[in-house]
Amino acid sequence: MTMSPETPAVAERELCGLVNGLAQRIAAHVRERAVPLGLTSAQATALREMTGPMTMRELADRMSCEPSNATFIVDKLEKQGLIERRAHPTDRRAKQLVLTSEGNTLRERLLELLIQDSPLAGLTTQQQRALQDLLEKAVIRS
Amino acid sequence: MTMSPETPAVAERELCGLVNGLAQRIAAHVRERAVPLGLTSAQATALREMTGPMTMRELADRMSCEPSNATFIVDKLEKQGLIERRAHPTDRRAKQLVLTSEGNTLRERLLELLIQDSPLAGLTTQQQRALQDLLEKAVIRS
DNA sequence: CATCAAGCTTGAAATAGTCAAGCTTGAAAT
DNA sequence: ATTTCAAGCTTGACTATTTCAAGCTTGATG
Repeated sequence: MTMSPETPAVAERELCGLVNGLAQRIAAHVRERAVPLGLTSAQATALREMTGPMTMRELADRMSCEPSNATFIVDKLEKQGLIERRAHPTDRRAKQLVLTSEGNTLRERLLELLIQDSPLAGLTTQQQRALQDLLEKAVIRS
Repeated sequence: MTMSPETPAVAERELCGLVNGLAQRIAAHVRERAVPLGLTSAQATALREMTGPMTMRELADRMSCEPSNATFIVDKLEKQGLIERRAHPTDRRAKQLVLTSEGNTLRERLLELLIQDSPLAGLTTQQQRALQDLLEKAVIRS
């Protein structure tokens, strides 16, 4: 690799491929752990992101999906008794999502499973921090 | 939670969310540029990864998807005259995928479009290199 | 040969995603 | 006050994507 100035297009392609690849691995990993718990991959992601009460919009943003998609997913979680839609305390348009106690319990179990053999486990804590830093920069500025 | 040294579970969740978020942005970005060219997001990804002749399996690996999925996508690209399935020179089981000249032309156009306003453009070249490095480490070891 | 694994395809089914349209409510301007 | 516009959520129709199991051909191995 003496001079190979790597055209931007090549770099772009490779980076996209890598990000995509890692995301796929994570999704597969989530899926593997989720299915035994009776969850689809998307449901598990939603559960993972439910760090506390939030609106549909907020959840959709965290999942990087459309609100209509969030509706679809929350519907299922609600049918399973894992989540509740309550009236939002200050905004009557909005719903406030809250995990039921079963939902919370399942979430805890899920999080434990997710840590095990995570695709990110190959990185040291420091590297993970660096990665997080870079990703935040990339995501924020786009 | 006085000193909260960030439990691994929290770090894991945040990193996953970030990777996923960036991947979604990339997919959306690819999609935006692809549709005007008459391609779906998956087709565009396939085209992006077709850096040269390769087998179905190889393409599937690059796209981080199942071979059956690759079949589905290549079918469409083939119908559009962008790609060809040839006999593999040494392995009669395998197909060798080759872009047609139209495919190549379209790929060039696509790559140009993809660079513009890429979600990764917020990072400096150095940062991109660092990110690539970390991602490779993560992907390889998982 | 015989067996087993790899490469690819198929078809069925489930999942996930987009998009446009509609309802309710909030906010802001007039 | 009233109007107007935007935000939050849902719905429905449609499309794309993915999984899975099963099957065929061929390669590699004993």
